Amino acid sequence: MADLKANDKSVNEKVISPAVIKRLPRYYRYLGDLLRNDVVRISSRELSQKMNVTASQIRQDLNNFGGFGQQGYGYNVEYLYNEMAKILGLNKVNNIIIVGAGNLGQALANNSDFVHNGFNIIGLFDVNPKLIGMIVNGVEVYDIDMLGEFIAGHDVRIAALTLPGSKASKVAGELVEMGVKAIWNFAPVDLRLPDDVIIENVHLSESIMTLSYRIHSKEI
Amino acid sequence: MADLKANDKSVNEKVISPAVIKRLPRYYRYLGDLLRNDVVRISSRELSQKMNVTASQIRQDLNNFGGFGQQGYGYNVEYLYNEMAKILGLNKVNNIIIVGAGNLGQALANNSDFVHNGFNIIGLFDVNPKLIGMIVNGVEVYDIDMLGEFIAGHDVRIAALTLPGSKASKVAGELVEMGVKAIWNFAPVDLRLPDDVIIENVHLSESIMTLSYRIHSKEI
DNA sequence: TAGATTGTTAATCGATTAACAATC
DNA sequence: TAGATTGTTAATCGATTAACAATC
Repeated sequence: MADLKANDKSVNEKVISPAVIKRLPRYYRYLGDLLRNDVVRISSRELSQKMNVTASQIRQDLNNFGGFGQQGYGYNVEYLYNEMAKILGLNKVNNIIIVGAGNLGQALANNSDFVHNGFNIIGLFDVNPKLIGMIVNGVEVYDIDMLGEFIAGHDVRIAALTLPGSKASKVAGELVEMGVKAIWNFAPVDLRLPDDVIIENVHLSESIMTLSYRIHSKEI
Repeated sequence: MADLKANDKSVNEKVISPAVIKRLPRYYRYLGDLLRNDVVRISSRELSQKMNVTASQIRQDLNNFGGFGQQGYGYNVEYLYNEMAKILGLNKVNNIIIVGAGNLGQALANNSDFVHNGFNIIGLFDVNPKLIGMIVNGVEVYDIDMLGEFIAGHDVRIAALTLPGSKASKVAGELVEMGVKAIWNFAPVDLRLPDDVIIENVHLSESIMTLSYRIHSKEI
């Protein structure tokens, strides 16, 4: 009982709550907007008014990662923006492959926001012979049979899954076998993968149903 | 002080927490899967194991809307599925227009999941003359100048916004002027609209950044 | 009836907000 | 220095889980 209990994480690595993590990209977006508008410094109170959150929450959130501000001054926008980029891993190589080159996969490949934030889409994959060989926004569509070879030859840790739900689970398992560390899942299924695999879901059907609920519950 | 404090909502209309609302579509999806697999009844405990949540949470969530189960039996899958559809408003007409007929707009128009859940996409709109007149999955692309006329002539309460962030705020305001009640926003901006307008955001850049954070924070 | 499982209250846990001493 | 604003602790609020009486 004299021992401290064993930790998965190293001693100084604080666990950040999911609620905080989800807010980080929004801070980053607002800081980028401020920077482009040549705003040099901002207080938590000013930022809270722009973002429609409390100043307390902003200070609490940021202080999970360090003291980026200065009493009596506030936060330097450019400095905080760059620190946020580091926290979010945007200063690292972030190559992405897209598995499923249908409409949604192509839409992602064409989305300029990702590239602007340092994400590189380096390959699309599909089973459909009509799509294979196509170039989408400068990126080639490969035969899905080439996945293993491609991943072995490139630094790919993130795969976007934009294929039918019926195929998603099987392909996700294969991707993980091949070395993929994170799945950005657009298929309407819950993937069951090893605990160390990161899964980020974008469930469009669930999103529109939430909207539908809110419309119809108002009218009762 | 003898008076009850005034309520916005009518007396028997319970306010449901956002956390609960966000979980409803997932229950609906699991119930649909069970139904297609001919499962007749299910207990909160069994369902909790499938969904990887607590049985307590399921019972609490459902009891916000009524007592759908029976002691000693559990829940009838078909009945609960149909009740969930009503709660989510899927038994009502849900026409959607898509403003922005680029890759993402077309991907939404081609997504069969929405149609399966009773959402009807009845028009796409764009400024690009090359897209106007095109038919996407049986739906025509109209000139964005036709928006007002189209909305006046159809029962459209939901508009998906799939256009560049620079145009989203202006168009959203116009849509609301024209009578749209809910915006499904895919543009990377926070829309400022009257309080009674429902906004559901799908921020893809924020989603991929959250994933990036989780990959890189593991490695430190 | 006995067993199973709900509906619901109470307890716990986590996240947000408020407050203020520290400090630039 | 005086004023402003952070970083951080304490208080509050809300959401989740546990427990169990009600009941099929």
